[in-house]
Amino acid sequence: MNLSKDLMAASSTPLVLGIIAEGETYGYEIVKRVEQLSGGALNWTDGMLYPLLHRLEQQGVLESRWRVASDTGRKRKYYGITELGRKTLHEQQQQWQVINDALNRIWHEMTVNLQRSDTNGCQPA
Amino acid sequence: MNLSKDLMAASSTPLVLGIIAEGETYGYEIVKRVEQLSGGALNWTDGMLYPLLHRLEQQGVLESRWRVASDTGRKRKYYGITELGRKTLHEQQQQWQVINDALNRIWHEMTVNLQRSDTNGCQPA
DNA sequence: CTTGCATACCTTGTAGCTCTAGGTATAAAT
DNA sequence: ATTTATACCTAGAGCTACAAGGTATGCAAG
Repeated sequence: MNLSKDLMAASSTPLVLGIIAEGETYGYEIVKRVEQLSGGALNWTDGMLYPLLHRLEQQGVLESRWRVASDTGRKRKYYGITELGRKTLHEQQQQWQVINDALNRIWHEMTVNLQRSDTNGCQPA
Repeated sequence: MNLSKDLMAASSTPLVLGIIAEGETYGYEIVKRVEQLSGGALNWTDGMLYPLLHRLEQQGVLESRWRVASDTGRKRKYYGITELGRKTLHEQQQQWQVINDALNRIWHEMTVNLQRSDTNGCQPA
């Protein structure tokens, strides 16, 4: 699925923070984790992830360190979440909830109105 | 509540489309409707709404016409949703669903992990 | 009649974002 | 020696939010 740019922007930060909050991980794996979490619907490129990781580190919600992977022997840049990061994530969860509630409310009303006009073509006087 | 800019951008289009899909309305009222729908949490400025309405009209998902209000006698620019608009709204609903599912999944796992480490400080070997 | 207020619309400019399209480098497998 | 998967990075075009400004009208109070 090709997300709108706006939705991409809004969801990328909470998704990344949530994934890293589960435990230290690195860029390449995050891309695949997102694909898995979305059931294949979300296909991130690394070109959009790395600038995001750098920005989040700059903001102090993530911190990184280079480490040699024990399994492959390759160098990777592992990211962990900071205290500020957890606080930020919590705030974003709440914001998401507010929007989601509002959207569900309006979409529910749309459906109700549709059903009314389906089953009752004319309004009572 | 002060939404992040990104979430603002992502939610404004589906909210506006949803509101207008219920029936023709105009800018000033949309701002108040959003406040009502969000239980006061969302406070849009008209300065961000009007450019959005113009953009959506340009894209062909909305159409507008000036009309004199029967109640106040003032001129207002009423917006209605087009067929393309309904299609777009439907797509955005689906996209929103995908993101929401992924976020809930990761957030649920975070909670589960938290509870595990609360009630069971050491992992089984 | 004029002052103030709510209604109702619009634009400019800055700052910040995504995402495409490139790039480098290494380990393992063929 | 070549390919594939892994793993990281950046430049720049194009787009957007939003604050801060502006115009205009109907109505009520004094």
